[in-house]
Amino acid sequence: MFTTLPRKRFSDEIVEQMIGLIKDGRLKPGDSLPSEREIAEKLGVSRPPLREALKTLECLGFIEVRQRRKSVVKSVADFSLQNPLVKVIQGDAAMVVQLLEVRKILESWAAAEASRLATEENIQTLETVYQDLDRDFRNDELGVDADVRFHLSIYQATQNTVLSHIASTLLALLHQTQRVTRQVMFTETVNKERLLQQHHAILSAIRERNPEKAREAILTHLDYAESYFVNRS
Amino acid sequence: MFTTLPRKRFSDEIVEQMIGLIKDGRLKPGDSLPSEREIAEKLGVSRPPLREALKTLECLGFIEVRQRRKSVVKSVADFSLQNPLVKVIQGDAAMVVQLLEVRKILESWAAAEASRLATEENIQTLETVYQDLDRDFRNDELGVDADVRFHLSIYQATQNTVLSHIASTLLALLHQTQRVTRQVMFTETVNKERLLQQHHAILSAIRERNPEKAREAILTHLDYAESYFVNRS
DNA sequence: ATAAATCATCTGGTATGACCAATAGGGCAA
DNA sequence: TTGCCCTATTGGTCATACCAGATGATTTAT
Repeated sequence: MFTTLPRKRFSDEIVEQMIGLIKDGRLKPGDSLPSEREIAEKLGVSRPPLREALKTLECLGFIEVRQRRKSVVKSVADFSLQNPLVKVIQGDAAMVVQLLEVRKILESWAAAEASRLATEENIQTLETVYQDLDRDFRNDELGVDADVRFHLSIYQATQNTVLSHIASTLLALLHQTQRVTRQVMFTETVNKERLLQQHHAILSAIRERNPEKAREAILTHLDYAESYFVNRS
Repeated sequence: MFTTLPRKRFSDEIVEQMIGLIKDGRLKPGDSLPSEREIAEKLGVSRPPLREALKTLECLGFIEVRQRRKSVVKSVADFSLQNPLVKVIQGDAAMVVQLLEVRKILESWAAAEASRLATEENIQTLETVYQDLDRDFRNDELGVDADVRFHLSIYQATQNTVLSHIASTLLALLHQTQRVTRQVMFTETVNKERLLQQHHAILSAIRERNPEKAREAILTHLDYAESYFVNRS
Protein backbone atom coordinates (compact mmCIF):
# COMPACT_ATOMS: atom_id res chain seq x y z
CA MET A 1 0.00 0.00 0.00
CA PHE A 2 2.42 2.63 1.17
CA THR A 3 5.99 2.67 0.00
CA THR A 4 8.37 3.30 2.86
CA LEU A 5 9.99 6.68 2.63
CA PRO A 6 13.76 6.50 2.24
CA ARG A 7 14.63 8.63 5.27
CA LYS A 8 18.13 8.87 3.98
CA ARG A 9 20.78 10.97 5.62
CA PHE A 10 20.98 14.48 4.29
CA SER A 11 24.64 14.06 3.52
CA ASP A 12 23.98 11.18 1.16
CA GLU A 13 21.30 13.08 -0.66
CA ILE A 14 23.59 16.05 -1.05
CA VAL A 15 26.29 13.78 -2.43
CA GLU A 16 23.90 12.39 -5.00
CA GLN A 17 22.70 15.81 -5.98
CA MET A 18 26.19 17.19 -6.46
CA ILE A 19 27.35 14.16 -8.41
CA GLY A 20 24.33 14.74 -10.58
CA LEU A 21 25.39 18.32 -11.17
CA ILE A 22 28.86 17.17 -12.12
CA LYS A 23 27.54 14.49 -14.44
CA ASP A 24 25.24 16.99 -16.12
CA GLY A 25 28.13 19.32 -16.62
CA ARG A 26 26.55 22.05 -14.56
CA LEU A 27 29.58 21.75 -12.35
CA LYS A 28 32.74 21.42 -14.38
CA PRO A 29 36.23 20.48 -13.26
CA GLY A 30 37.99 23.60 -12.10
CA ASP A 31 34.83 25.30 -10.94
CA SER A 32 34.99 26.42 -7.38
CA LEU A 33 32.10 25.82 -5.05
CA PRO A 34 30.46 28.54 -2.97
CA SER A 35 31.45 28.69 0.66
CA GLU A 36 30.13 26.03 2.98
CA ARG A 37 27.86 28.47 4.73
CA GLU A 38 26.38 29.56 1.43
CA ILE A 39 25.76 26.04 0.13
CA ALA A 40 24.28 24.98 3.43
CA GLU A 41 21.86 27.86 3.39
CA LYS A 42 20.82 27.19 -0.21
CA LEU A 43 20.22 23.52 0.55
CA GLY A 44 18.42 24.29 3.76
CA VAL A 45 20.71 22.17 5.90
CA SER A 46 23.25 23.01 8.54
CA ARG A 47 26.96 22.89 8.09
CA PRO A 48 27.81 19.57 9.77
CA PRO A 49 25.84 17.34 7.37
CA LEU A 50 27.00 19.47 4.47
CA ARG A 51 30.58 19.02 5.54
CA GLU A 52 30.07 15.27 5.77
CA ALA A 53 28.79 15.33 2.22
CA LEU A 54 31.83 17.29 1.08
CA LYS A 55 34.04 14.78 2.89
CA THR A 56 32.44 11.99 0.94
CA LEU A 57 32.84 13.82 -2.35
CA GLU A 58 36.45 14.47 -1.53
CA CYS A 59 36.87 10.83 -0.73
CA LEU A 60 35.36 9.82 -4.03
CA GLY A 61 37.67 12.20 -5.80
CA PHE A 62 35.10 14.61 -7.12
CA ILE A 63 36.21 17.70 -5.27
CA GLU A 64 39.18 19.01 -3.41
CA VAL A 65 38.65 20.72 -0.09
CA ARG A 66 41.33 23.19 0.84
CA GLN A 67 41.69 25.03 4.08
CA ARG A 68 40.67 28.66 3.88
CA ARG A 69 40.06 28.35 0.18
CA LYS A 70 36.90 27.49 -1.61
CA SER A 71 36.50 23.86 -2.59
CA VAL A 72 36.99 23.06 -6.24
CA VAL A 73 35.61 20.41 -8.55
CA LYS A 74 38.29 18.03 -9.71
CA SER A 75 38.53 16.14 -12.93
CA VAL A 76 38.52 12.39 -12.52
CA ALA A 77 41.94 12.84 -14.00
CA ASP A 78 43.33 14.59 -10.96
CA PHE A 79 44.50 11.94 -8.62
CA SER A 80 44.02 12.68 -4.97
CA LEU A 81 47.40 13.02 -3.37
CA GLN A 82 46.07 12.86 0.13
CA ASN A 83 44.04 9.68 -0.30
CA PRO A 84 43.92 8.22 3.20
CA LEU A 85 44.08 4.74 1.77
CA VAL A 86 47.72 5.49 1.20
CA LYS A 87 48.26 4.85 4.86
CA VAL A 88 47.19 1.26 4.51
CA ILE A 89 49.66 0.38 1.87
CA GLN A 90 52.50 2.58 2.98
CA GLY A 91 55.46 0.75 4.33
CA ASP A 92 53.89 -2.58 3.55
CA ALA A 93 56.22 -4.15 1.05
CA ALA A 94 53.89 -7.03 0.28
CA MET A 95 51.17 -4.65 -0.72
CA VAL A 96 53.46 -2.64 -2.97
CA VAL A 97 54.19 -5.82 -4.88
CA GLN A 98 50.49 -6.65 -5.02
CA LEU A 99 49.82 -3.17 -6.32
CA LEU A 100 52.38 -3.66 -9.06
CA GLU A 101 50.74 -6.93 -9.93
CA VAL A 102 47.38 -5.26 -10.38
CA ARG A 103 48.95 -2.49 -12.40
CA LYS A 104 50.52 -5.01 -14.73
CA ILE A 105 47.14 -6.50 -15.46
CA LEU A 106 45.30 -3.26 -15.98
CA GLU A 107 48.03 -1.19 -17.51
CA SER A 108 49.13 -3.72 -20.09
CA TRP A 109 45.55 -3.87 -21.29
CA ALA A 110 45.23 -0.11 -21.12
CA ALA A 111 48.35 0.46 -23.18
CA ALA A 112 47.14 -1.91 -25.87
CA GLU A 113 43.69 -0.39 -25.89
CA ALA A 114 45.10 3.12 -25.90
CA SER A 115 47.11 2.23 -28.97
CA ARG A 116 43.84 1.54 -30.74
CA LEU A 117 41.57 4.23 -29.35
CA ALA A 118 43.74 7.19 -28.36
CA THR A 119 42.65 10.48 -29.88
CA GLU A 120 45.13 13.00 -31.18
CA GLU A 121 44.50 14.97 -28.02
CA ASN A 122 45.29 11.98 -25.83
CA ILE A 123 48.58 11.49 -27.61
CA GLN A 124 49.38 15.18 -27.35
CA THR A 125 48.82 14.97 -23.60
CA LEU A 126 51.11 11.98 -23.36
CA GLU A 127 53.83 13.79 -25.27
CA THR A 128 53.55 16.83 -23.05
CA VAL A 129 53.71 14.78 -19.89
CA TYR A 130 56.68 12.90 -21.26
CA GLN A 131 58.45 16.20 -21.84
CA ASP A 132 57.68 17.17 -18.25
CA LEU A 133 59.17 13.93 -17.07
CA ASP A 134 62.26 14.50 -19.13
CA ARG A 135 62.63 18.03 -17.76
CA ASP A 136 62.18 16.86 -14.18
CA PHE A 137 64.87 14.24 -14.59
CA ARG A 138 67.32 16.71 -16.08
CA ASN A 139 66.67 19.04 -13.16
CA ASP A 140 67.51 16.24 -10.78
CA GLU A 141 63.96 16.03 -9.54
CA LEU A 142 62.22 12.77 -8.81
CA GLY A 143 59.44 13.37 -11.30
CA VAL A 144 56.96 11.31 -9.37
CA ASP A 145 54.13 13.64 -10.30
CA ALA A 146 54.88 13.57 -13.99
CA ASP A 147 55.28 9.81 -13.86
CA VAL A 148 51.88 9.32 -12.30
CA ARG A 149 50.32 11.70 -14.82
CA PHE A 150 51.95 9.77 -17.64
CA HIS A 151 50.47 6.48 -16.60
CA LEU A 152 47.12 8.03 -15.82
CA SER A 153 47.06 9.54 -19.30
CA ILE A 154 47.41 6.08 -20.74
CA TYR A 155 44.37 4.92 -18.82
CA GLN A 156 42.41 7.93 -19.99
CA ALA A 157 43.29 7.23 -23.59
CA THR A 158 41.30 4.01 -23.34
CA GLN A 159 38.16 6.16 -23.19
CA ASN A 160 36.99 4.00 -20.31
CA THR A 161 35.82 6.27 -17.51
CA VAL A 162 35.37 3.49 -15.00
CA LEU A 163 38.89 2.29 -15.58
CA SER A 164 40.27 5.82 -15.31
CA HIS A 165 38.60 6.27 -11.99
CA ILE A 166 40.02 3.05 -10.60
CA ALA A 167 43.41 3.88 -11.98
CA SER A 168 43.47 7.26 -10.30
CA THR A 169 42.91 5.50 -7.00
CA LEU A 170 45.66 3.01 -7.68
CA LEU A 171 48.14 5.61 -8.79
CA ALA A 172 47.42 7.74 -5.76
CA LEU A 173 48.52 4.78 -3.68
CA LEU A 174 51.62 4.60 -5.75
CA HIS A 175 52.47 8.25 -5.40
CA GLN A 176 53.71 8.03 -1.85
CA THR A 177 55.62 4.80 -2.13
CA GLN A 178 57.36 5.98 -5.28
CA ARG A 179 59.06 8.87 -3.61
CA VAL A 180 61.10 6.66 -1.34
CA THR A 181 61.93 4.07 -3.93
CA ARG A 182 63.12 6.64 -6.40
CA GLN A 183 65.42 8.35 -4.01
CA VAL A 184 67.36 5.14 -3.76
CA MET A 185 67.00 4.36 -7.42
CA PHE A 186 68.47 7.63 -8.56
CA THR A 187 71.70 7.26 -6.71
CA GLU A 188 72.69 5.59 -9.95
CA THR A 189 72.23 7.89 -12.90
CA VAL A 190 71.82 5.05 -15.31
CA ASN A 191 68.43 4.26 -13.80
CA LYS A 192 67.09 7.62 -14.87
CA GLU A 193 68.12 7.03 -18.45
CA ARG A 194 66.58 3.62 -18.41
CA LEU A 195 63.29 4.84 -16.97
CA LEU A 196 63.10 7.62 -19.49
CA GLN A 197 63.83 5.25 -22.30
CA GLN A 198 61.11 2.88 -21.10
CA HIS A 199 58.57 5.64 -21.03
CA HIS A 200 59.63 6.69 -24.48
CA ALA A 201 59.13 3.18 -25.76
CA ILE A 202 55.61 3.15 -24.39
CA LEU A 203 54.81 6.50 -25.93
CA SER A 204 56.22 5.49 -29.29
CA ALA A 205 54.25 2.27 -29.38
CA ILE A 206 51.02 4.09 -28.70
CA ARG A 207 51.83 6.74 -31.27
CA GLU A 208 52.54 4.02 -33.81
CA ARG A 209 49.23 2.38 -32.90
CA ASN A 210 51.01 -0.84 -32.11
CA PRO A 211 49.04 -2.56 -29.31
CA GLU A 212 51.35 -5.53 -28.85
CA LYS A 213 54.42 -3.36 -28.65
CA ALA A 214 52.73 -1.05 -26.19
CA ARG A 215 51.76 -3.95 -23.98
CA GLU A 216 55.27 -5.29 -23.96
CA ALA A 217 56.76 -1.88 -23.29
CA ILE A 218 54.54 -1.38 -20.26
CA LEU A 219 55.31 -4.82 -18.92
CA THR A 220 59.02 -4.25 -19.36
CA HIS A 221 58.70 -1.03 -17.44
CA LEU A 222 56.71 -2.49 -14.59
CA ASP A 223 58.85 -5.60 -14.36
CA TYR A 224 61.88 -3.36 -14.11
CA ALA A 225 60.26 -1.35 -11.34
CA GLU A 226 59.28 -4.50 -9.52
CA SER A 227 62.66 -6.14 -9.75
CA TYR A 228 64.24 -3.00 -8.43
CA PHE A 229 61.82 -2.83 -5.54
CA VAL A 230 62.09 -6.48 -4.66
CA ASN A 231 65.88 -6.43 -4.66
CA ARG A 232 65.92 -3.40 -2.45
CA SER A 233 63.68 -4.84 0.23
CA MET B 1 65.97 23.39 12.33
CA PHE B 2 62.30 23.11 13.07
CA THR B 3 60.19 20.63 11.21
CA THR B 4 56.90 22.19 10.26
CA LEU B 5 54.09 20.76 12.29
CA PRO B 6 51.57 18.92 10.15
CA ARG B 7 48.57 20.94 11.25
CA LYS B 8 46.40 18.30 9.69
CA ARG B 9 42.69 18.18 10.15
CA PHE B 10 41.60 16.18 13.13
CA SER B 11 39.39 14.03 10.98
CA ASP B 12 42.31 12.88 8.85
CA GLU B 13 44.38 12.02 11.87
CA ILE B 14 41.52 10.03 13.30
CA VAL B 15 41.17 8.17 10.01
CA GLU B 16 44.83 7.27 10.04
CA GLN B 17 44.70 6.15 13.62
CA MET B 18 41.70 3.91 13.08
CA ILE B 19 43.11 2.40 9.92
CA GLY B 20 46.20 1.68 11.96
CA LEU B 21 44.11 -0.11 14.55
CA ILE B 22 42.48 -2.18 11.84
CA LYS B 23 45.80 -3.03 10.22
CA ASP B 24 47.24 -4.07 13.55
CA GLY B 25 44.28 -6.30 14.13
CA ARG B 26 43.27 -4.44 17.26
CA LEU B 27 40.03 -3.76 15.46
CA LYS B 28 38.79 -6.82 13.65
CA PRO B 29 36.02 -7.12 11.07
CA GLY B 30 32.75 -7.59 12.89
CA ASP B 31 33.84 -5.61 15.91
CA SER B 32 31.48 -2.83 16.76
CA LEU B 33 32.82 0.58 17.61
CA PRO B 34 31.90 2.47 20.77
CA SER B 35 29.29 5.16 20.38
CA GLU B 36 30.31 8.39 18.70
CA ARG B 37 30.10 10.31 21.94
CA GLU B 38 32.36 7.81 23.61
CA ILE B 39 34.98 7.79 20.88
CA ALA B 40 34.94 11.55 20.65
CA GLU B 41 35.54 11.88 24.36
CA LYS B 42 38.38 9.35 24.32
CA LEU B 43 40.05 11.13 21.43
CA GLY B 44 39.49 14.52 22.94
CA VAL B 45 37.61 15.89 19.97
CA SER B 46 34.02 16.85 19.43
CA ARG B 47 31.51 14.87 17.45
CA PRO B 48 31.48 16.75 14.13
CA PRO B 49 35.11 16.08 13.17
CA LEU B 50 34.77 12.55 14.50
CA ARG B 51 31.74 12.05 12.32
CA GLU B 52 33.65 13.33 9.31
CA ALA B 53 36.34 10.80 10.04
CA LEU B 54 33.75 8.03 10.26
CA LYS B 55 32.29 9.23 6.96
CA THR B 56 35.67 8.86 5.35
CA LEU B 57 36.18 5.40 6.81
CA GLU B 58 32.76 4.40 5.57
CA CYS B 59 33.63 5.76 2.18
CA LEU B 60 36.82 3.74 2.11
CA GLY B 61 34.89 0.65 3.05
CA PHE B 62 36.41 0.08 6.46
CA ILE B 63 33.34 0.53 8.57
CA GLU B 64 29.62 0.58 8.20
CA VAL B 65 27.67 3.33 9.91
CA ARG B 66 24.09 2.43 10.72
CA GLN B 67 21.44 4.70 12.06
CA ARG B 68 20.68 4.15 15.71
CA ARG B 69 23.08 1.26 15.84
CA LYS B 70 26.72 1.20 16.64
CA SER B 71 29.12 1.35 13.74
CA VAL B 72 30.88 -1.88 12.86
CA VAL B 73 34.19 -2.71 11.26
CA LYS B 74 33.78 -4.35 7.90
CA SER B 75 36.01 -6.85 6.22
CA VAL B 76 37.50 -5.62 2.98
CA ALA B 77 35.49 -8.49 1.68
CA ASP B 78 32.14 -6.95 2.52
CA PHE B 79 31.12 -4.83 -0.39
CA SER B 80 29.36 -1.65 0.56
CA LEU B 81 25.89 -1.74 -0.83
CA GLN B 82 25.34 1.93 -0.34
CA ASN B 83 28.51 3.07 -2.06
CA PRO B 84 27.60 6.54 -3.32
CA LEU B 85 29.63 5.92 -6.45
CA VAL B 86 26.80 3.67 -7.48
CA LYS B 87 24.85 6.78 -8.32
CA VAL B 88 27.37 7.74 -10.95
CA ILE B 89 27.15 4.55 -12.86
CA GLN B 90 23.50 3.81 -12.30
CA GLY B 91 21.38 4.11 -15.38
CA ASP B 92 24.38 4.88 -17.49
CA ALA B 93 24.49 2.07 -20.00
CA ALA B 94 27.88 3.06 -21.36
CA MET B 95 29.42 2.79 -17.93
CA VAL B 96 27.91 -0.59 -17.31
CA VAL B 97 29.64 -1.85 -20.41
CA GLN B 98 32.88 -0.20 -19.32
CA LEU B 99 32.53 -1.85 -15.96
CA LEU B 100 32.12 -5.23 -17.61
CA GLU B 101 35.21 -4.53 -19.67
CA VAL B 102 37.27 -3.86 -16.56
CA ARG B 103 35.87 -6.94 -14.90
CA LYS B 104 36.90 -9.08 -17.85
CA ILE B 105 40.45 -7.91 -17.50
CA LEU B 106 40.72 -8.34 -13.76
CA GLU B 107 38.52 -11.34 -13.28
CA SER B 108 40.01 -13.47 -16.01
CA TRP B 109 43.39 -12.93 -14.40
CA ALA B 110 41.94 -13.52 -10.96
CA ALA B 111 40.33 -16.80 -11.97
CA ALA B 112 43.57 -18.08 -13.43
CA GLU B 113 45.56 -16.96 -10.41
CA ALA B 114 42.97 -18.40 -8.05
CA SER B 115 43.35 -21.75 -9.79
CA ARG B 116 46.98 -21.69 -8.79
CA LEU B 117 46.87 -20.16 -5.34
CA ALA B 118 43.49 -20.92 -3.81
CA THR B 119 43.66 -22.54 -0.40
CA GLU B 120 41.34 -25.35 0.61
CA GLU B 121 39.42 -22.78 2.61
CA ASN B 122 39.02 -20.51 -0.41
CA ILE B 123 37.60 -23.35 -2.43
CA GLN B 124 35.29 -24.32 0.41
CA THR B 125 33.96 -20.77 0.47
CA LEU B 126 33.41 -20.84 -3.26
CA GLU B 127 31.49 -24.10 -3.00
CA THR B 128 29.31 -22.74 -0.22
CA VAL B 129 28.52 -19.57 -2.10
CA TYR B 130 27.74 -21.61 -5.18
CA GLN B 131 25.25 -23.65 -3.16
CA ASP B 132 23.68 -20.40 -1.96
CA LEU B 133 23.35 -19.25 -5.52
CA ASP B 134 21.75 -22.52 -6.52
CA ARG B 135 19.30 -22.31 -3.63
CA ASP B 136 18.38 -18.71 -4.47
CA PHE B 137 17.67 -19.61 -8.04
CA ARG B 138 15.48 -22.54 -7.07
CA ASN B 139 13.55 -20.26 -4.75
CA ASP B 140 12.94 -17.89 -7.61
CA GLU B 141 15.12 -15.22 -6.08
CA LEU B 142 17.48 -13.08 -8.06
CA GLY B 143 20.56 -14.20 -6.18
CA VAL B 144 22.40 -10.96 -6.78
CA ASP B 145 24.01 -11.11 -3.36
CA ALA B 146 25.25 -14.63 -3.77
CA ASP B 147 26.50 -13.82 -7.25
CA VAL B 148 28.54 -10.89 -6.02
CA ARG B 149 29.92 -12.97 -3.19
CA PHE B 150 30.90 -15.67 -5.64
CA HIS B 151 32.93 -13.36 -7.79
CA LEU B 152 34.43 -11.62 -4.80
CA SER B 153 35.51 -14.98 -3.45
CA ILE B 154 37.45 -15.58 -6.62
CA TYR B 155 39.31 -12.32 -6.15
CA GLN B 156 40.08 -13.20 -2.57
CA ALA B 157 41.45 -16.56 -3.58
CA THR B 158 44.24 -14.74 -5.43
CA GLN B 159 45.63 -13.76 -2.02
CA ASN B 160 46.06 -10.24 -3.36
CA THR B 161 44.60 -7.81 -0.83
CA VAL B 162 44.90 -4.78 -3.05
CA LEU B 163 43.02 -6.53 -5.81
CA SER B 164 40.33 -7.69 -3.40
CA HIS B 165 39.81 -4.18 -2.24
CA ILE B 166 39.42 -2.84 -5.75
CA ALA B 167 37.15 -5.69 -6.65
CA SER B 168 34.84 -5.03 -3.75
CA THR B 169 34.40 -1.50 -5.04
CA LEU B 170 33.72 -2.71 -8.55
CA LEU B 171 31.26 -5.33 -7.46
CA ALA B 172 29.40 -2.85 -5.28
CA LEU B 173 28.81 -0.84 -8.43
CA LEU B 174 27.55 -3.96 -10.06
CA HIS B 175 25.17 -4.84 -7.31
CA GLN B 176 22.60 -2.21 -8.11
CA THR B 177 22.65 -2.53 -11.86
CA GLN B 178 22.39 -6.29 -11.66
CA ARG B 179 19.03 -6.26 -9.98
CA VAL B 180 17.31 -4.64 -12.94
CA THR B 181 19.06 -6.67 -15.57
CA ARG B 182 18.27 -9.95 -13.90
CA GLN B 183 14.61 -9.26 -13.53
CA VAL B 184 14.38 -9.12 -17.29
CA MET B 185 16.80 -11.96 -17.77
CA PHE B 186 14.83 -14.35 -15.62
CA THR B 187 11.63 -14.05 -17.54
CA GLU B 188 13.18 -16.92 -19.44
CA THR B 189 13.98 -19.85 -17.19
CA VAL B 190 16.70 -21.10 -19.46
CA ASN B 191 18.86 -18.13 -18.51
CA LYS B 192 18.96 -19.26 -14.91
CA GLU B 193 20.18 -22.68 -15.90
CA ARG B 194 22.79 -21.20 -18.13
CA LEU B 195 24.07 -18.82 -15.46
CA LEU B 196 24.25 -21.59 -12.93
CA GLN B 197 26.10 -23.81 -15.34
CA GLN B 198 28.57 -21.04 -16.09
CA HIS B 199 29.31 -20.52 -12.43
CA HIS B 200 29.73 -24.24 -12.01
CA ALA B 201 32.23 -24.31 -14.83
CA ILE B 202 34.26 -21.60 -13.14
CA LEU B 203 34.19 -23.40 -9.83
CA SER B 204 35.19 -26.70 -11.39
CA ALA B 205 38.10 -25.18 -13.23
CA ILE B 206 39.45 -23.62 -10.07
CA ARG B 207 38.97 -26.83 -8.13
CA GLU B 208 40.82 -28.71 -10.84
CA ARG B 209 43.60 -26.14 -10.67
CA ASN B 210 43.24 -25.44 -14.35
CA PRO B 211 44.09 -21.76 -14.90
CA GLU B 212 43.39 -21.66 -18.62
CA LYS B 213 40.02 -23.30 -18.23
CA ALA B 214 39.11 -20.96 -15.40
CA ARG B 215 40.04 -17.94 -17.46
CA GLU B 216 37.91 -19.11 -20.35
CA ALA B 217 34.99 -19.96 -18.11
CA ILE B 218 34.99 -16.49 -16.61
CA LEU B 219 35.22 -14.84 -19.99
CA THR B 220 32.38 -16.94 -21.31
CA HIS B 221 30.30 -15.90 -18.35
CA LEU B 222 31.05 -12.20 -18.67
CA ASP B 223 30.63 -12.20 -22.42
CA TYR B 224 27.26 -13.80 -21.96
CA ALA B 225 26.26 -11.15 -19.45
CA GLU B 226 27.48 -8.40 -21.71
CA SER B 227 25.72 -9.66 -24.78
CA TYR B 228 22.52 -9.91 -22.82
CA PHE B 229 22.87 -6.41 -21.50
CA VAL B 230 23.81 -4.88 -24.84
CA ASN B 231 20.90 -6.50 -26.62
CA ARG B 232 18.49 -5.30 -23.98
CA SER B 233 19.54 -1.67 -24.15
C1' DA C 1 5.77 -18.96 34.90
C1' DT C 2 5.52 -17.23 30.59
C1' DA C 3 4.49 -14.01 27.15
C1' DA C 4 3.32 -9.52 25.89
C1' DA C 5 3.24 -4.66 26.38
C1' DT C 6 5.72 -0.63 28.26
C1' DC C 7 9.12 2.69 28.99
C1' DA C 8 13.67 4.78 30.14
C1' DT C 9 17.84 4.96 27.83
C1' DC C 10 21.10 5.09 24.23
C1' DT C 11 22.14 5.67 19.38
C1' DG C 12 23.14 8.26 15.19
C1' DG C 13 21.42 12.55 12.55
C1' DT C 14 20.69 17.33 12.65
C1' DA C 15 20.58 22.29 14.11
C1' DT C 16 22.57 26.41 16.01
C1' DG C 17 25.90 29.56 17.14
C1' DA C 18 30.32 30.57 18.36
C1' DC C 19 35.47 30.87 18.00
C1' DC C 20 40.10 30.30 15.74
C1' DA C 21 43.76 30.77 12.28
C1' DA C 22 45.09 31.81 7.88
C1' DT C 23 44.20 33.68 3.54
C1' DA C 24 42.78 36.98 -0.15
C1' DG C 25 41.72 41.36 -1.60
C1' DG C 26 41.10 46.04 -1.04
C1' DG C 27 42.50 50.28 0.78
C1' DC C 28 46.12 53.08 2.40
C1' DA C 29 50.64 55.02 2.60
C1' DA C 30 55.15 55.83 0.59
C1' DT D 1 53.07 52.83 -9.16
C1' DT D 2 54.57 50.05 -5.58
C1' DG D 3 54.48 47.94 -1.27
C1' DC D 4 52.35 47.19 3.15
C1' DC D 5 48.66 46.35 6.33
C1' DC D 6 43.95 45.39 7.71
C1' DT D 7 39.71 43.31 7.47
C1' DA D 8 36.15 40.31 5.69
C1' DT D 9 35.83 35.65 4.59
C1' DT D 10 37.00 30.81 4.61
C1' DG D 11 37.41 26.10 6.33
C1' DG D 12 38.15 23.55 10.88
C1' DT D 13 36.56 22.98 15.36
C1' DC D 14 33.80 23.09 19.64
C1' DA D 15 29.76 22.89 22.71
C1' DT D 16 25.15 22.06 23.41
C1' DA D 17 20.73 20.76 22.37
C1' DC D 18 16.96 18.20 20.31
C1' DC D 19 14.78 14.45 17.54
C1' DA D 20 13.39 9.78 16.19
C1' DG D 21 14.04 5.15 16.24
C1' DA D 22 16.17 0.93 18.28
C1' DT D 23 17.44 -1.62 22.60
C1' DG D 24 16.75 -3.96 26.55
C1' DA D 25 15.01 -4.32 31.00
C1' DT D 26 10.94 -3.80 33.56
C1' DT D 27 6.32 -4.28 34.25
C1' DT D 28 1.91 -6.07 33.22
C1' DA D 29 -1.45 -9.39 31.62
C1' DT D 30 -2.36 -14.06 30.63
